[in-house]
Amino acid sequence: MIVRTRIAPSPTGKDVHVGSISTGLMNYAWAKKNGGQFIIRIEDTDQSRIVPGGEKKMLETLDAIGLKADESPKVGGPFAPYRQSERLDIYKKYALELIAKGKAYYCTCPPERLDSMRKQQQAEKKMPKYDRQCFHNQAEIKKQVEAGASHVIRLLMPEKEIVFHDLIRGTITVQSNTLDDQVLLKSDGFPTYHLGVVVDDHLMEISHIIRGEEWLPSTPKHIILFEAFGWKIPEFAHVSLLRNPDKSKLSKRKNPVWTSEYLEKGILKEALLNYLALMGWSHPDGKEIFSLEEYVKVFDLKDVQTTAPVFDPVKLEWMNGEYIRNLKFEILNLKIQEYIGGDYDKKIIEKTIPLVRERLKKLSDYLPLCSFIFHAPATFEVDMGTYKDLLKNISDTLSTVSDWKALTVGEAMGDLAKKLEMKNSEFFMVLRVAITGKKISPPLNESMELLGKEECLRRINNTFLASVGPSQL
RNA sequence: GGUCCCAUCGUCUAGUGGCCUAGGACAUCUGGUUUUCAGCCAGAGAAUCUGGGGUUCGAAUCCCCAUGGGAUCACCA
Repeated sequence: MIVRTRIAPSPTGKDVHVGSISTGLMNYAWAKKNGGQFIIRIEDTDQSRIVPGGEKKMLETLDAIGLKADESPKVGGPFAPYRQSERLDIYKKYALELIAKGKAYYCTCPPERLDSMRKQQQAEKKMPKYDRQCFHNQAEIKKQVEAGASHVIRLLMPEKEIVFHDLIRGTITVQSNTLDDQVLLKSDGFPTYHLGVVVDDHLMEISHIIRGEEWLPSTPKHIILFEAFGWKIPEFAHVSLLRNPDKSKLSKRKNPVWTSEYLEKGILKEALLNYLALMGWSHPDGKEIFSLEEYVKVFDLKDVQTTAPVFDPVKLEWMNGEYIRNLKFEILNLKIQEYIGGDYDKKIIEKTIPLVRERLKKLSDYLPLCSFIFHAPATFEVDMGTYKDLLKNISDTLSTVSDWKALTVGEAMGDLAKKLEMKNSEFFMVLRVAITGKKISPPLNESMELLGKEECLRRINNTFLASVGPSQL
């Protein structure tokens, strides 16, 4: 069997949800591990909810993160089109086929009737379910439809027990009488999700449907549909949903959910993927850091956990820090240049890398840490006014340093501190703030070497005048 | 409410009947390195394996019930 998997995002958000990346990753890995194909299909059948630009952004993000599709709206493929809105004829044809087979029927009930019926059923604490009024009048309804009445096509849910095997959750049994006569084709001619997935997954020869847990309750409907068409039923694997700390499903109110938000913060795609891989699955050797290639090799659906994991941004950042520290010098240099944009001297950026690479958890940490290199500080976290004499002393000593290197500067300053009988911690704190404006900074001596003698002296001398800022210490 | 799914340190997890007086990682705390922060190194605390019944010589692991959490019940996906 050729393994073909897919993700089927719908462009109802402005970008790909990290949860989709999580299941996408498993789909990708499963296909690649088995030498199969990974497909992206856009499910844009709800016209009212489409977010302009959403699809484009999604496809871009998927590309950026490295989940390369073998077939998609972008790259095409043997089963094109891969966008459901371009496949309307297909769904209609199959919906009609079901009618012909007596497994579906026309329904002309107006939304108002369905609404009030549902409300009443809910009030009676019964399961909301269509009452089949149109089914019982099918001959009459058919005439209305032929005369052009607005209508939908509903599945005639057979009475039976549905048993299926989920690759992650095992055997699941559902009684079909708890299921509604699902609408398959909407009055606007678009299919509902249920018709769309089943038809496309069959036509596109998807072998494994790996998707979020939220689809578990509707899987029996899909199975009924596959059976109604007489099609082979694919394998199912339902993955647990990512959660907020309060265990509700990951939502933008409580967490960034759009994938590009993480990328824009300077989370490396490798780190994001690695972290997501660890949600509901663990490496057989207990490894925490591993590449996509390795993941593909060792991933197995049967090892996926059923418990829903809480998404922990703190651990993600730790992992991102690990990735940053393990990056080759030139690569990190490039990534930082790319991240902060063209307004900064590349030569200088390059020199700052060794000073900051261990201090970065994400690329966005760079500028807050290093901006003092590019611009003299305007504010000081310690009141420089109280250290006038000391600063003068420092300035005088520094101007005698001829070979301006981190080592020599450090020695000169260490000697001065000793001579003044000051504790290193206090002495260097004053100097640090004078140079960087902050009490926390990259290594001082190295920073001073980078800045150069002239600039350092200028900054120290200037603090005599502009000694402002939140005074603490 | 009906249906379905789930349940090990704060969090991610290992664990598939004896190796578990439950292991690792993040986070937390302590100490070391030190001119700040970070990093690195060493160490600590942290789970009566949700509860109760079974099965078994033996259960975190199997079964049942309870409880808790979640998902889902649209002409949304």
